[in-house]
Amino acid sequence: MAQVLPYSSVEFPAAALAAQSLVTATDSERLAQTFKAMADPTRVRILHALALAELPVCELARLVQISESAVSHQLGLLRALRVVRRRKIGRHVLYALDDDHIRDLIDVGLAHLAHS
Amino acid sequence: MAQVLPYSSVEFPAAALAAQSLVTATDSERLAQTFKAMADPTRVRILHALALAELPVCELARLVQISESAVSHQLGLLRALRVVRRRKIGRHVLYALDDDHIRDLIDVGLAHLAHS
DNA sequence: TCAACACCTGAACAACTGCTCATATATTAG
DNA sequence: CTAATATATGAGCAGTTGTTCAGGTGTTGA
Repeated sequence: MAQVLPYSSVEFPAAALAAQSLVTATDSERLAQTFKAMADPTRVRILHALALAELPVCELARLVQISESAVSHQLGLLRALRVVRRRKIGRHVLYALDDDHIRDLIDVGLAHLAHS
Repeated sequence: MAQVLPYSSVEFPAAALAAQSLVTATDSERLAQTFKAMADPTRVRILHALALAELPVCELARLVQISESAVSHQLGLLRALRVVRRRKIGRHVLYALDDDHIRDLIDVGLAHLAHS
């Protein structure tokens, strides 16, 4: 599905090579979706907090300094993306990372922030 | 700037610990911005192509199957984020990755897509 | 010289985002 | 039981995004 049509360029042969190994449409969609989960400061903070500990909505709201409603909406989104999971404990709902990729991406991102 | 106010939770001591090492507001902004560069399928494809070779706008447009104008707009955005750099050769403008973090993040992302 | 090519850019527009507010349910402390 | 707490969710809204379209500049091949 990546490149059904043969691709060639007289001037830029590198383009033909790139065409061979370019990500498929499906993979670019999936990659973009994963990155989108972290493409917002609020979600970065939520996800980073969850990378440190399993936490209920109210604590996340206090940590990230945002309304519980806003946090709940973001968590709903992240849950739809299968990035976080939840379990109910009494009147709390504890959220945790459900995707180790996220933890890795945050780590890589933070590592780079450190020396740049 | 991360947590100016002391933070504590009786019920969830883990939250207090998380507060200690939670990303600062500035870092979460910067992280989100980096991820935002890859939070769109078109940009993923552009960046992945540029991770393989330095390419002009017209070739990128053919590779990702999108209008030259759209590519140019996206490249302008990526350049503003200092993710790509450009150099002019004749009537072509060659773009290349200007941020190794991006290459790494794509690699991590692709690696995870592979086994999931 | 000049038409074709390569690229850029602003306007416009629909689609999407991230928040607040109001309101709902469920659980528990008193 | 009742009030307070914890969470969820839909509507609404301002701001952002990604594209197309129309036009612009600069370069080059014939």
